Amino acid sequence: MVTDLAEAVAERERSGSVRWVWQSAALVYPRLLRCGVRVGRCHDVELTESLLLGRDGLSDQPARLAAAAARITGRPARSEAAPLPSAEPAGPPQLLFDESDLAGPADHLAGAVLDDLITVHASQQARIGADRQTPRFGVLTTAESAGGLVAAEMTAAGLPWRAEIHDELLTELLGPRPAAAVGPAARPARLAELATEISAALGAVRPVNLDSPTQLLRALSAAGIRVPSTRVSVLRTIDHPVIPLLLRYKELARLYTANGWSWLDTWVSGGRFRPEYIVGGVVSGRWATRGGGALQIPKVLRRAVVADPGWSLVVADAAQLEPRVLAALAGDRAFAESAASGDIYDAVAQAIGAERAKAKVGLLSAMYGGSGGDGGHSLALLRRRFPQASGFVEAAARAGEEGRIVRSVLGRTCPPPSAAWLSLTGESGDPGLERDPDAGRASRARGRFTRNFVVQASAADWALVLLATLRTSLARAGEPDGAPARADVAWPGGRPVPQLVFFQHDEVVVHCPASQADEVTAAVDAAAVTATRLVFGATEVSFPMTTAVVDCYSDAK
DNA sequence: GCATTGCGCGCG
DNA sequence: AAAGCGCGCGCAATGC
Repeated sequence: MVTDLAEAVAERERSGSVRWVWQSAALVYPRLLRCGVRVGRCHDVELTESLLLGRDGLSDQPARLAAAAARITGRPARSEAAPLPSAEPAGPPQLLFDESDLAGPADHLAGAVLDDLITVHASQQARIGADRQTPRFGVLTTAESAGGLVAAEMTAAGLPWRAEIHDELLTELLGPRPAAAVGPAARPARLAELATEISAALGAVRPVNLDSPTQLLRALSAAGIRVPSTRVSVLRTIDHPVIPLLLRYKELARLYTANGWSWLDTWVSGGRFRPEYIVGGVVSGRWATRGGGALQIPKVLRRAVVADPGWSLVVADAAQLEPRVLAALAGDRAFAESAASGDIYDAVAQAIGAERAKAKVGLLSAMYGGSGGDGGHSLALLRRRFPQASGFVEAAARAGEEGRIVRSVLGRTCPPPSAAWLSLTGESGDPGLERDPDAGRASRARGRFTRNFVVQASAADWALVLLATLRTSLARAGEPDGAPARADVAWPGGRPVPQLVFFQHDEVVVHCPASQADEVTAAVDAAAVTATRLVFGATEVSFPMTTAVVDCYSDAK
């Protein structure tokens, strides 16, 4: 038993290699980070349980520690109604332990949690390796646990965000910030002007509420513009003087409502934007975020993301990740050759004798299940030229249509069909035999989902392993060569650590002392090579990173 | 009055 | 012939 958890953890970290086994990083780690303590490695029981349940077709079961323990012991689940001591400032180490701590004394609650941890951890270790169909599953659980650490660390670090630049941008585009929080004066001047012009151009007698699709549709119709919806892609096809105004209004209104001043007030403080990341929040293993729509930050706002003085942003994204993943997955020699280096769309275009743009659309159609429109012809060419790669996604689509499950390369598993889906499709297992058109639609929709899942989820596997690898190498980054040291980003030794501050599916942003930018860039490239080996083993396919070292996020690419 | 659903759009 | 994948969030409309 210790009295200062954070100090005890820090001491243990200093003493050498340790892997903490804990209920979840989301529960435990933010508190440690607030105390300035980072850990190197962990086994995240709840993230792991979630992966195992999905793999074993039990994703309807809860992944919480107590529930997992109850499944193993057959005893009723310990109540977790009372919030675990994560809310306390610094309680005893009941939420985490490593093997050498097991003999120590513990109080009643700590003992119960500890028992559950021991039980579930042992079970998970056994289960991880027990399924021959998912041989790399251990890589996935390790990376997912590391992802939990990265997520908490990124929230703690925050994305550097200059509120005054954001404010200037809004003022420039929308006019001054409206004084009133509500009422007619609430709308910024530029939006009000546009609304007036639009109503006039439509010849409307009364002002139209442009934020109401129903009203707008009616007003358009009255002006002789008949469209199935008011979405931008539809309006763009219409030739009418009101359309450019309407498109501009939509663009600015979106900025105002989604990322305007109230967003700024709510989500940015102390020069940082701190979203909460949800590891594995998407079925494909992609992350989600809670609050602030962090994964949908509009590109114009990247101007407000600026490195601290003397620091840089290293912005790195995996070029053309998904088609490369397909190439590595499918074992198609010809396709892998096209993805071996350079621009994959160029190479594919050359291989099938089409323009690059057509080849790209065709390839995306193959992965998304679309007809391709213009890419339809390319799609046919792709099938002929790359039969194995096409066959791979087609097989995934067929599995989905027939109600079967598919998995990512590391074994992340898609959800089974819902009861509603099963009853609708009648479990016939043959989409060709459907009578009910809804059944056919549902079947094909699931086919598109599983077709995309194998690629998107495997890409998420790769990105997660990259992130985990990069995190470890950044923690070991060399001396900063006189860069301004900051206590809040130093390991206990006092050396500044480059910080991961953003992760968006196939892109990472590292905030580091400018002198370390080259080192970080090299670490990113090395992490991509390592991720490729860990996820795909030996493959001809390359996964190049496009990296920019910038002061401002908007200067990247 | 509060919760849910649908539309629309930002990101990948 | 028609359909393309995955999200989060804000607003308006609808349901209770």
